[in-house]
Amino acid sequence: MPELPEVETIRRDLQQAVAGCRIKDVEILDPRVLRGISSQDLSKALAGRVVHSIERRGKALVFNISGPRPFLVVQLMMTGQLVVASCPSDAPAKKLSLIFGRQLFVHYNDVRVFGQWRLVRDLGRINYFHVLGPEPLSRGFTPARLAEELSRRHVAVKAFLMDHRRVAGIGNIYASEILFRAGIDPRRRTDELTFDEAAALHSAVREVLKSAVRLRGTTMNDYLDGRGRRGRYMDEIKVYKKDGQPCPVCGTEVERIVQAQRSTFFCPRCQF
DNA sequence: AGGTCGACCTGGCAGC
DNA sequence: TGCTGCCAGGTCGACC
Repeated sequence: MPELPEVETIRRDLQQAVAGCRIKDVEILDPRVLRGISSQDLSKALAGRVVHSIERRGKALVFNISGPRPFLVVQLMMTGQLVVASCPSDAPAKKLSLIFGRQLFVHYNDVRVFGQWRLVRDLGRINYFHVLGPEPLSRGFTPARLAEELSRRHVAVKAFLMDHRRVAGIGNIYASEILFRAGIDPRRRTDELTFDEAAALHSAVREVLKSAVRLRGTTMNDYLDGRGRRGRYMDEIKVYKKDGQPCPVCGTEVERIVQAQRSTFFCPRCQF
């Protein structure tokens, strides 16, 4: 489900709504979302704790809370939603709610139940954070660093972009959109890209993600932001799920191919 | 090392 | 209408 822009949008909404607030209670309807902790233990550990802040790393949200296990880590995976609300919810997909008060709730909905909640003392215990690559909107993500990393790998550039060990936070929608913006064929091998192509890719990564953050993400199906609203980047999508439709630049039909069991969409004329 | 596949789950939709 | 098969925004581990 959500990729970097969607998770970042949710993070900002949560930060605004519950940073500094105390968790009064936790309601767990489906313990399958919990990892490494029981419902009872999670409820006990969270009740009475203050949420200091909410951060994002890749596609994971980290609630910094008071207490001996100060990191509540939530991965939304495909269909997870975190929605701030002023009343209880009986949504069928609801799996868990954080209750901050009579009129402040954070509801977690997840139709496919792939999402994962963890409570840890040390973020280093979570492998995802160990291997996570650079944040593409950070200063450390430079054209030179990307070019270097591309040259060291021998995979299709689409697979590279979606590998969170190489660049954090990019998923299937934005990988296609970024490669369209950069004018690069998704099947090209990373080690055969020129420095100029790497630089174009670097710009495309940042432009697409920044623009998507500004528009509060993309809603294809399930994604809702922290206020329960749809993302507006949907209107900016150029190729994702547009197979058979004309390329917005040249009019050639957008094609769909399968790479690593995932759909890739691209313009065979603009991308080479 | 890179690719492919299955597993984790449920629901929507196209086609018959 | 009802069935079947395919598709879906993520991640991990096994295997060739």
